[in-house]
Formats: sequence, C-alpha cells, structure tokens
Amino acid sequence: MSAKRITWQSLHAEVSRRISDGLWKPGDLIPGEVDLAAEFGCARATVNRALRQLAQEGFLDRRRKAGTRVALHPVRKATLDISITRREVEQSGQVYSHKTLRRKQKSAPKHIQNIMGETQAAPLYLTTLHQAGKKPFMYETRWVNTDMVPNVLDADLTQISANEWLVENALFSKGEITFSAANASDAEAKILNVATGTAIFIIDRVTWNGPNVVTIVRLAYTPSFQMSTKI
Amino acid sequence: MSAKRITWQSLHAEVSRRISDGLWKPGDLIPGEVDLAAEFGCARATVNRALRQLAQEGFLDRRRKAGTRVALHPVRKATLDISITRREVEQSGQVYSHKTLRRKQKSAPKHIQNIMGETQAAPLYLTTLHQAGKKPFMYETRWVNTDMVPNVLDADLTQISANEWLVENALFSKGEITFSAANASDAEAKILNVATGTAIFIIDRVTWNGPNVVTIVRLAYTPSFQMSTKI
DNA sequence: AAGTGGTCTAGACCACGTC
DNA sequence: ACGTGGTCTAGACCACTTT
Repeated sequence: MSAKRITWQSLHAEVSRRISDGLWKPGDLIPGEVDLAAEFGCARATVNRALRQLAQEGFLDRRRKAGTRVALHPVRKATLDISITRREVEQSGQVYSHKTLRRKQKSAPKHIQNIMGETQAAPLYLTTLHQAGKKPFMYETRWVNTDMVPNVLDADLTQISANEWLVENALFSKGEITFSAANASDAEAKILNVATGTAIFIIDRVTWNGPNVVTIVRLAYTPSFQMSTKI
Repeated sequence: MSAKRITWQSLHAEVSRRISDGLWKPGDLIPGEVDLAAEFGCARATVNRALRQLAQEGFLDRRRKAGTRVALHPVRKATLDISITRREVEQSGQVYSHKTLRRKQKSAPKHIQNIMGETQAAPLYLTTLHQAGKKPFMYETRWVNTDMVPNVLDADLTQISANEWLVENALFSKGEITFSAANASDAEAKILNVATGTAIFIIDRVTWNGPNVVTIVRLAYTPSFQMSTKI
C-alpha cells in the first residue's frame, strides 16, 4: 500500500473544488501552507506552488502574515493570446495573404509624434491589408521608428509582413495594447469592404525597446472578428 | 566579500535582457538549466522558476529533451484584469451607481437556450444600466439560470448589482469571455445616450459551474471605453 | 514581536520526447 | 536509450505586515 504522490496540480484541483463547492467561501481565511502540507502529506513548497497559481488566477488573495483568503471579488484575469495575423488566419483554416498598400518614409503627424518622440530620421509609414482567402481580414496602419530599426528600410515586406519581420528583427522590451471599438471611416470602410460607420474592433499597440518607441500600430478588424478566451 | 544572492527575478531580468539585446536571437537554443545554474551560481530550481515564467510570458519555448529556445513567434499573452464594474468606475475617480431596468422570470430566446440548455425553472432576465457619475457607463443584459442559483429570485439587487451578488453567492468553475465591436441598436443607443449605430465595445461572458451554465451576460460599453494592458 | 507567505538550496526521481 | 525539463522534498532564512 503506497499512497499516491501529491502533485501541485492535484492540490490546485482540490482547493479549486473546495472553493467552487462552497466549502470555502469568498472572504474566508483558508489554512496556512504548513497546515495544508500536513493535511495532504506533502512538502510546503508543493502547497505554495498550487496556491500561488490559484492566486495568480485571481481565486485567492495572499498576504504575508494575514494569510490566504478566498478572493472576495475574483478579479478575473483573462489571458489573450496575441498571435501574428498569419497564424490567426491559418488557424481558422483559411489561406493568408497580405499586400502593402502604402510604404513611405515621412514625418509623423502630431499624435504619433507625441508618443514616438523626436527622431533623427523620419519614421516609416506602412499600411497593409491582411486577407483571409480573398476577403479582407484586417487593416494595419503602422509607424516604424527608423532610428531604432534602420534596416527596415531595406526589408522586403512582400513575402513577410511588417509585423513578422519586426518580431524577428527588431528588439523590444515592453509594449502596451489597447482594445476598443470604432466606427469605420470612409477610407477604412472602403479597404475592408464594409459600409462606412460599421463597428470595427480596434487593437492599438505601442512597442518600446528601453525608453524608445520601436513601432506604433493600429489594427482594424473586419466586423465578424471577435477575440475569445477561457477563464 | 559576499556575492549577492541570486533571485529568480534577477535571473528573469538577465535572460530577458539577453533576448532583447539580441544576444540570444529568436530560434536560438539557450543553455540548459544545469548550465545556467552553474553560470549564475544558484540552484537549478531557481533557474527553472525564472525560465518557466519567461515561457509563460511567451518569450521562450521549452520542451523536454529538446531544450529551451527563444520563441520564434512570441505569442504575446496579454493579461486583462476584468474587475467588477463598480471598481472600474470608482478607480477612475467617479461615483458609481446602477439601476435595474428590467427584471423578469421568463423563457429564454433560442440563442440563449442554445447555450444554457434546458432548465427546470424559467431563467431570470435582468437588464441593468451602470453609471459613472450621472452618465451612462455600461449597459448589461443578463440571463441567470435559476436552477443553479434559485435564491437569486429573492435577492435585493438595488444595493448591490447582479454581477456582484452572483460573484459572492453563486458557484462557478469556468467561464468564457468574448470581446467584439457592434453598432448600437436603437434600444442600446437610447439607454447609453448615443446615436444609433455608434460603435460599441462588447464583452460577452458565459459562466459555468461544472456542466451547467450559471449566467450569460452581455456588456455594452459607452464609446469612450477602452481596455488596456501592458505586456 | 510574531506569524505568514516568499524564496533559495541541494538532492532526487520522474516523464516526456527526441534521437 | 538518454537528455532535458518538470516536480517533489526537507530544511532554512528572509520579507512583509499585522498585532
């Protein structure tokens, strides 16, 4: 007779069950790591691993000295996988293609300059239409800081999209993503082949390397687009 | 003379730096845990913790036997904090209030039934307007499975919103969130005090407990709303 | 002051997946 | 088959925060 070895996953599941069964209710203080380790007959590190995971998922609130409580307001953390557009399209079983509509080195408008700051060389302005099959899928408007990525000017962006090229060739350290909804402008509507004013899902992204902006991009998706995640 | 103790965070930062400095490029095989532990003079568990974190963030791909590589296509995982609406409003420095517009137990329309399945009792239909100050902030349309949460019928939802009540009183095990954009219908436009057709940010959420749907909710935000996250 | 979670160590065994 | 990451242990010390 040998007891099964406890894994942090099984502990995670058990604690999870106790919460969703209402055995431990929101706000309740649950036993400390040492106690749980004793109850389950495992090392404290294993308990820690399981509880840390649950806390990260928003089910528990943990504080030194105060102990671990079942989250009162489970701030649900939805994790979205932002993959490159080609993948996104191909995973839906369609053929991906893209075409560069504009590509020009020119001075940025004020609202872009405000974010990008002063640059030595003029930034590169790129607009790209991404297609699923023969239908428009997403319209991309991008500014690239050529100070940070000078060789983008020589890159062949017909085979590989700007996004993919930058991912593999530009260095970045952090980014910020914003999701919103907007009515399609005349220009966007025409490109995406929808009526002006159609509600469009927008993703804005700014990418930095250290203190410097690498690229600013706005993605406008076709109306059918939606972004899903499990929690 | 004593060297500073290595923490997993410092290791995380160092590996992160080597990637963003281009020392280790996308696709590169990086040293194994044992080697890194030797290089940094720490335990393998510490290296593991740092690399596991980086993998979870999408910067590394790890496979047994194959080793650890810098991610070729960094599937960036954006983590959104979905907090309850009251918090959201209050954190922007405004006064939160809500009012229930409709509250009725009735049979669900087909598209809701398709998700919720057959229920013994008729579900509860609730519509709520959430306000920031005196302005509309978000319009909520909700179906609650009364088989799963019978006492919701007796709950006083004037002081506390349905969302908050359910969070504290209903049990759930998993959920699915979908983000999209939609043009405001006449009804929605009127309630949110915008023009019909205005682009609206939509969050749809379905919550289960085990195999059963607990609640289905659709949140329609005012146009100025946007959702941000750092990566 | 004291209790709780946070982390590190050194060693061990295991599971998976590539070779 | 075997190398690599995945995980567990037992013990230790530390950091934070509340009492």
